[in-house]
Amino acid sequence: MAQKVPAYQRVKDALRSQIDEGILVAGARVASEEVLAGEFGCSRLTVHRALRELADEGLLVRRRRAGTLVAERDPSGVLIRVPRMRAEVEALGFAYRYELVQRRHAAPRAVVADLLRVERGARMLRVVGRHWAGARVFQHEDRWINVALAPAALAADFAEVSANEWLLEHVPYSCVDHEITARVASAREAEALGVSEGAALLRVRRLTHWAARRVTYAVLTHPGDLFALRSEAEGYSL
Amino acid sequence: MAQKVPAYQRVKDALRSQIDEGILVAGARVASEEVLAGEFGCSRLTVHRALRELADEGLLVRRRRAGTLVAERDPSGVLIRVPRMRAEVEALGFAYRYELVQRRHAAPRAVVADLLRVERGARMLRVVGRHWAGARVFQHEDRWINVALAPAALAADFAEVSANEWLLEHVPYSCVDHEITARVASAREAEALGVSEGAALLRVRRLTHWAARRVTYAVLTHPGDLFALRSEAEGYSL
DNA sequence: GTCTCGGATTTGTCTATATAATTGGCCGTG
DNA sequence: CACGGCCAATTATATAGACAAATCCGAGAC
Repeated sequence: MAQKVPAYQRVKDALRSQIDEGILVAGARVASEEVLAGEFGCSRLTVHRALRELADEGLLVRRRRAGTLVAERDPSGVLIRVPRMRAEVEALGFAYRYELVQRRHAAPRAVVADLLRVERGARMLRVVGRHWAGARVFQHEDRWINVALAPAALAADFAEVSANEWLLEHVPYSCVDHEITARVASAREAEALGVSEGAALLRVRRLTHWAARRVTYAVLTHPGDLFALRSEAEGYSL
Repeated sequence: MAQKVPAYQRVKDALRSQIDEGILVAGARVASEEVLAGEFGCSRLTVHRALRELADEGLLVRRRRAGTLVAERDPSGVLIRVPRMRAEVEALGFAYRYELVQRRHAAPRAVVADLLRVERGARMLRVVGRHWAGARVFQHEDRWINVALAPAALAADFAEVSANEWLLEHVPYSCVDHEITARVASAREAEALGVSEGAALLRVRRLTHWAARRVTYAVLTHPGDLFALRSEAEGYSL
């Protein structure tokens, strides 16, 4: 049974496919809202919504009086998805297991203290754990938690639930910064991840904020042969 | 001078900050559009727009009759930005330079032919180039172009403009898949990138579509000590 | 030519109103 | 209790009309 499609969606689809098919090329001018409303037999506001949403998606650029233009292909980048461990491991068909390696209340190194915006020497909570995919370590998680912002963490033992999951449940956050790099396993890292020294590692550094407050900083390390980050979404131009 | 803020934006800001501050927690019910319209002294459509946009951003979940709830922190992932080379290199303060290494019209290996959905043995265009940041190779780009979909590429020499940039200009696309992995440099890779054998490499595989058509497949390789992928956007939960 | 000003065009926001679609929950029946 | 049907709450979409804000462009001044 044919699903009813909203009018604004029909307008969006029509314009999007014209852009996709090259009928409307980058830089071309789109007809004004008023004209489109006539063509599609709907009100100006309906067309306005369609155009606004396409502009929000980055396909169009709109300026008063100048009209609506098809956006240039944006050179700034593409969006990639960073998965969560449990789901990722299970999607690959392995058994997921979390293992706590260390839980310590101590003062972090100066560089970490600065990242978390706490005084050097202040004691924070460090939680180190390993995420297993079957018989192999899938991710090594080394995390500092700012106990000033998450005092409840001192009462959690992190034996069953990873720090990552615990924080998701218990601490508000609004912003996460990531940095992804590749590196070669040192002897200690090789030991921790169960790979040979000199193997490739994919490392993600993650700093989680809540407004201006730095909640937690984590270094997440994966064996390079086991893990890949993938994009999933379609057609982002950002 | 105080900028005039639209009413729908004030509603969005108010709700967003209530969520950020924990006044509205995940799962909590937000007042109905009608009630909020009364509280904010605006029309229901204005509130509707605010709530709809917040729902599009993933902060709220809306269901008819059930009302509007604050979304659970979504465990599915985070968005990362993959930069473009020239801008990235220049942002780091290095001189950017592109160098063509190879340009060949030939049949790709079977695995690449399959990726591009062309017959095995069909001739495609292979363009290999290097992106330099000052005196170091920043990215090695090894690309196959589906000439059936981009015949104009056969006329381009790619000596000055990288295949990446040429394609952005000349070929429509609508969707890009990425896969990011870490690996250790083989002797040939070390040579190509000017790093020592065994160094860490960050490798991005990129497949670009246009509807069902596979336009181009590229393997982009970076020295792991020189390059990092970063997130920029704020507060995505996707 | 160049500069300034103002009108016209186009998008941005808002109100008021109406109708459709979805669905949680109540009620009644078996 | 289980199940189905109906009601009402709530969101989703749409229209018409109005005014605001930005800015392109041309007319006129100099």
